[in-house]
Amino acid sequence: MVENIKRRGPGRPRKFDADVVLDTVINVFWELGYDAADTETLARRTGLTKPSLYNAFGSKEDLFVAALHRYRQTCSKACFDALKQASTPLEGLRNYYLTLAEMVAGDGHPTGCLLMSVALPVRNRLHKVAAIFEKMPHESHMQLTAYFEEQISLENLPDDFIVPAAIALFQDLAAAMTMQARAGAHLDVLQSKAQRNARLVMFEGGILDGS
Amino acid sequence: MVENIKRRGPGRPRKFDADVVLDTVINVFWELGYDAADTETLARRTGLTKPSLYNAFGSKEDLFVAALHRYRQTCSKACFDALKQASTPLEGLRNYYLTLAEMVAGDGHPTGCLLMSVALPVRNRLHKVAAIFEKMPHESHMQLTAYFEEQISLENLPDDFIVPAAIALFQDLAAAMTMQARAGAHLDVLQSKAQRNARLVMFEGGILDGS
DNA sequence: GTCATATTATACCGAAGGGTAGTTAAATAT
DNA sequence: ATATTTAACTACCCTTCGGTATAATATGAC
Repeated sequence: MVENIKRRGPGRPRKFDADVVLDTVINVFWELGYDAADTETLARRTGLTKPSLYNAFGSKEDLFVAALHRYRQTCSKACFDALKQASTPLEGLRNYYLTLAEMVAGDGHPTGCLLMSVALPVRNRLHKVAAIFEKMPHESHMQLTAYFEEQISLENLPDDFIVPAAIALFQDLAAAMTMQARAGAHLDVLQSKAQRNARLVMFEGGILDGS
Repeated sequence: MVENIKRRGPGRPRKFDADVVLDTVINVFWELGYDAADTETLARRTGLTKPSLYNAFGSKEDLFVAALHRYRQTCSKACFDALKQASTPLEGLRNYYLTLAEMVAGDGHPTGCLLMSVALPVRNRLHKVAAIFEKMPHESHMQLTAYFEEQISLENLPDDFIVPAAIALFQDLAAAMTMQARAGAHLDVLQSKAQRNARLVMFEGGILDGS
């Protein structure tokens, strides 16, 4: 875990902000993949030297794990926030998928999802990455269950809404979007899928019309 | 392209069958990923020496591309055959997804899909791999269009069946299954998704009941 | 100022990995 | 038989890459 607390003890102070560095590191891994993102490129793109990177983060694997954590705190969270900010489930789902579409196929950053397209392929080799994938599905499932159950209690969804089925399809369709973006799908294609996906998740939960 | 024709000209004959070697190569790449599958491991697992591999296939990238082509000719084709052998679209879709489930989460081979989980992550770096991904979606789309239109002409589907929408969802759900398998989903989970996915594709095509 | 501590910069190491030279072996062609 | 062609094996080369030793520099504590 990276120390984000700004210490003010003795010693020469850092010339960089760890989170700013991690944002650049995210982009390098995201663009090149884990193996092709060599430490020299990481150092050059962050503006740091290799020893500075290693002093701050430990190893390439640790640096990658730190980047993954920050990616979840920023990118993944942004999608989930888009879901919760809407006033209805259908609108929320559409907002989620639209935000996801921008995240995986928008301008200003590499395509696809860092977790699905970069971290998952090295999960078998890097134990610390595997550990992230242990906890992640459960956490995601809990959050979504809480969301749907809240919507039921708000009477935005019927009592008999099939939450597990909706969540399963929700995640499947999100995964498909990230992979298609990595395979080269354009933003507008994914944006239209956002509409379709939201409707399908509602259907799978038991809402037969398009409400 | 690998020469499969069994020449009978001068020179010492091969002690191996290129397709048998490729099946092993597929498994090594499938299990370890492109980068972690080093040439020494590939040589050891195939029972060949490195110079033999290089003489037969050219380079690591060429070997990978040859393995991808064979993977499509065998594994991908098996799924598509399962679709076409059924007597109704719903059953065909279910058979496809069940075969896919076995392919990505069954025993006897690594998990996930070689194309989605191994080839796609290196597409940005390996131009010959990128070329495969150029043609693949179009070919797949053509095959599926032909299938659905034949089912319409056989009156197993109504005239107003929305073929493009069904195909899009069909592919999305297949992609999701491959990724979940790579992420560790068990076979039985994917098998139950096969049923659900078949039903959803029919729905998306315009079939409102479960026929 | 001086010491202790932490960061930065240069230059480098050792291992691993893709690929190959050079030689030996096994077939066909004549 | 001999030459020719192609494959196989040993041993090796060279680059790349993750990681680091060493020295210099910048701060806080006293």
